[in-house]
Amino acid sequence: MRGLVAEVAVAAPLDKPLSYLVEKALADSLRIGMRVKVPLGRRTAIGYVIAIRSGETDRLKPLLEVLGEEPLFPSGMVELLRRAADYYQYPLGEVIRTALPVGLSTGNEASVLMESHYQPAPKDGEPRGPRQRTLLAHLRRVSCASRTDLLALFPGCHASLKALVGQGFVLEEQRERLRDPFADLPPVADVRLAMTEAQKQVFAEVEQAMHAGGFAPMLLHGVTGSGKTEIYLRSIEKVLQAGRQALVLVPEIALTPQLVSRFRSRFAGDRVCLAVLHSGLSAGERFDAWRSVARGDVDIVIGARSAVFAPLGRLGMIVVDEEHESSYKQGDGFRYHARDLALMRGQMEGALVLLGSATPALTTFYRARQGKLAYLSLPERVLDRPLPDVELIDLGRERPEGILAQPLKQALLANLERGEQSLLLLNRRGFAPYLLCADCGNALRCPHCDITLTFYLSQKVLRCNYCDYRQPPPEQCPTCHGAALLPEGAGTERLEQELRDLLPTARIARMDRDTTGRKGAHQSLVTAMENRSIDVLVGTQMVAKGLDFPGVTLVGVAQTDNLLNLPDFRAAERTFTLLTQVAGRAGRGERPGRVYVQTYAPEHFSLACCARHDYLAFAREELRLRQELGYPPFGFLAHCVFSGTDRQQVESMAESLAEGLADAAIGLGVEILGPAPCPLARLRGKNRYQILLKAPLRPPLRHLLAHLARLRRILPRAVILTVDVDPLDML
DNA sequence: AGCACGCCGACT
DNA sequence: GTCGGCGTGCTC
Repeated sequence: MRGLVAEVAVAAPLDKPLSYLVEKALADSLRIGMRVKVPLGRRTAIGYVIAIRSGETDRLKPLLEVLGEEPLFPSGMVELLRRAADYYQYPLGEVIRTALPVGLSTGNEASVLMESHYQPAPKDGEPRGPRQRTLLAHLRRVSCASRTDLLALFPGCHASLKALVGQGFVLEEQRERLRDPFADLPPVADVRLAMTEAQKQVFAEVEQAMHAGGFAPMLLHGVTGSGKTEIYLRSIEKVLQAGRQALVLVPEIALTPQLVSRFRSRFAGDRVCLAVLHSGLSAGERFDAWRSVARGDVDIVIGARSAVFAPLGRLGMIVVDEEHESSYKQGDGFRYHARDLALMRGQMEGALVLLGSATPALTTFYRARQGKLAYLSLPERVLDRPLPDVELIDLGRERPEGILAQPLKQALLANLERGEQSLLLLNRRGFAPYLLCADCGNALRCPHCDITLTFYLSQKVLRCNYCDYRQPPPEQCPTCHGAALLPEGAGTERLEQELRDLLPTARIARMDRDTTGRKGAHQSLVTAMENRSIDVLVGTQMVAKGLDFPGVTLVGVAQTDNLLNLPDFRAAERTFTLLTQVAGRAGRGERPGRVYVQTYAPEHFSLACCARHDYLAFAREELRLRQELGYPPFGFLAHCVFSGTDRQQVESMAESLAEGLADAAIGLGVEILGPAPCPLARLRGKNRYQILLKAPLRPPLRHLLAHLARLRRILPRAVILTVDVDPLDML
């Protein structure tokens, strides 16, 4: 028998899509991109329709149910999803499940929350009550407000509000409530600054590529404060004029409120609908936003990593802002890199792909140098603002008593006196990274992981930064029962304390995961910095990311060596990037900035190059080292981690698979390194072994990974293997 | 991933 | 004699 057949990628670790019979009743409504329920063995599973064809149906089971009325992604995206699954050696059904908004897996349409909104009615006169008058005056001023907002502004205003509605002064309307942390942001006035010569030139190249049409990958390498955002905005205008759509990827949307505001103020109007996809949305809201994109109601999508799969049907341009950011790489499950998929997608849809960064990933820079990406450069800041002076402080020579050395202390004092703002980076949370026994020298360690426990003074607790294990600080050393347990090393809490001693009159705030946990806490710190109600902001990496505080003229980096000395081939690159980014926070306003970097390795090239603002010199040296070792971009890596409770079992399974790989690798030119214990050999109670595959070319590596997928079947359930293609770190 | 089938140790 | 351990294999 022949009939209609649907190819379904089932959300299960299957290596192939399965075929199902489409019965008459479903034939009309079924389209590619829909979610369906299918029988699988003796249970049912969720899957995604990736093709519909006619063919032999004899041995096929029928598709059970079509979920939802409309496709979740356009059929044009199937190819992208397929290639992504192939590239990362991950089951297609799982890839699609990851690509779609969360909360879909179990089933139902999202619930829509309704909320009352109030508008002043076209009725003259004034109500009697004074509270009603105030309320009405407010509503006339803002023209519309939600019940929640009104209650926040005028506590206990229910009665007055009801009265106003009853008298016909105010109209009440039920609307869908779309909770959106950015809706409340003070709208940034859309200042359309004249472009600098360099900006004009770059923009002209973008326009030219746009006219030429087709896939055009470009790297926009622009120093911090050089006006990359303006290039994005103008390019997107052009794309929209040409009747196509734009996708903007940002590293972490919660950390880039300023960029979102600028897009809002330029585009969000009646003409252009802009959707923001981010983790702050509830499952339902995210689904709603997704659905309106899928229906074609939206022309610009801004979102984090997963937005690379946004179901836009007429994509003309993808912007990847801060393309070097590691948050573009998904850390578990389907470990894709959104920037790389953006390039893949741009190629398939004939779109422009603009990768922007002040510190491009070395792999990206190398591609540009090879001519695979157009290289656009903005070497200077806008408005003739200079890049800050960067001074390296040699800690080996200065030997500070606390965390801060004399030159940085003096600079902080002087900056406070001038009434200018300072930013301090210390890449460690808590008070101290170790609690050390003064007698036996042992540090307290996590019982589940291979690391020391971080001491948090504010909460009087020892905590594992990996598995979140907590315990109160013990009275005595668990090893030798000595009584002197001393906090060793520096974290942001300790730095904050030292600053309060140094600058007793200053308004000091701390920004790290511990102070920004609550919703809106990050934003209120940003606002406080913008209002200049903070003099010194201390924080972890977070303070280096994408923020624009014109009042900051001094940036200090408390230590660099912990980052530089990580056992990772990217340590130098990460150090250079972080320091350059944080240095870029200084002097963005009218007053020039200065930067002090404390280090034990002032001669290290990544620091020396950062101090000279010399990305090219850094890249040259780092590329030379990478080439020697065959690391990216001169080789391609896949990182395989075996983990399980029984250390011996994990080790022996890793060994068997390594042997199997070695047999298959004969003549392929793929190096198999290991198995060896992971640098973090124990994590969350699991023992971990790794194998690193390294190849000068991609195809043999992919071939070997396909073989690994087959070998995987010999693993017992107790040993879990995760494969990371193009790993960013290998801890 | 589930969920079966299947072949070896301690229990009523 | 069975209940159940988790190794192995399949799912249109």
